[in-house]
Amino acid sequence: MSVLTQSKEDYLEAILVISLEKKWVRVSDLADYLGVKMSSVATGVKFLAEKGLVNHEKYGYIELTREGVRVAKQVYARHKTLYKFLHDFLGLSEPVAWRDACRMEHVLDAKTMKRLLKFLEFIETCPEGEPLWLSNFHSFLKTGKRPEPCLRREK
Amino acid sequence: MSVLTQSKEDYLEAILVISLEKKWVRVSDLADYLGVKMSSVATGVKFLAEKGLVNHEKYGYIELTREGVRVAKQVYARHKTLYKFLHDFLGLSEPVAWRDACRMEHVLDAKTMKRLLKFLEFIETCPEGEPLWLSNFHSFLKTGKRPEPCLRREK
DNA sequence: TTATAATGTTAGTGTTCTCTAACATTGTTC
DNA sequence: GAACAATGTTAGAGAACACTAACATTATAA
Repeated sequence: MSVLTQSKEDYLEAILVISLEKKWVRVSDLADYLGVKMSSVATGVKFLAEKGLVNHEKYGYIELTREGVRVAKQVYARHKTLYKFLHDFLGLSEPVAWRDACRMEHVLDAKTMKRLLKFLEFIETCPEGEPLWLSNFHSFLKTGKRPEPCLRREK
Repeated sequence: MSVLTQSKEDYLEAILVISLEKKWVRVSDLADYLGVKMSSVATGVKFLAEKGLVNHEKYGYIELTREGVRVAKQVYARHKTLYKFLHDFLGLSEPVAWRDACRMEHVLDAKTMKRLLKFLEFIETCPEGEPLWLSNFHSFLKTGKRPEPCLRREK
């Protein structure tokens, strides 16, 4: 199994994301989405095609192979998890959260990703909805003050 | 003000960290610490010397300039914050937390770093010590089960 | 003090990735 | 369908970074 560089993972993810709403993905779409020139995309896509991760006929549309879909979905899942953490939990703005998530998604250890998922799960499985401490944290972000005394473990 | 690449920031931080316990920093120390060859260090240090961030005479010791110290401390501070989040909060092992922190420290937006700091502050300023929800989270990581019902905001 | 080991430097190579510039194909419009 | 615009490709350059190999200096030990 080939280990992809950050750039190549970005290409795959971008193809997946674009294809979620456009059905046809072209070199220009990728260039726009990723903020690079078409020539860069052409080179990158050529590489991915050689690796069997995308299908691409000259001057035609770009399509993920079955294996390409698999990899792209992994990357995208990491991206979404990180985005959720940065945006929903830390309250960062959408563009900052999205960009930082994109940068983190390629470098974090699998263990770290799992822990972040666990944390989000911990928050979301609160039986009574949003936990009090989380409300307090978001309030703390806004006002700089703790709204109420926090509880601690009984000893 | 010159914007440094990730690699260059790593060199600066490493010089700072090593000098915290060795007083004299040499090319071989940096190579060991960073896991690269001495020739790579030589090239990097030369660059940093040209930028006025380190002093380095041929075959001699390496020293941060005043400006170099300033930058290195910034990087190191980010690293420690991220480490604290990954290790102390998420409970990741020391090596994984340290490495991921190193990778994150170069790519995160300043806003994201600030938020993470705020979050750690939120935890640490709990007047009664470790908050209950945090104990619960760490217990959740170990057992996979929520120890107690979580509280939510009164409506 | 001289041989050897350890350390450091320089030159040149390869990889990854982007870019510009020139050229090729496809689509659109009159 | 010819002219032009839009899109896509290829070639070549440059930045950043690490590496190997060869050479230079410094330290250590016989």
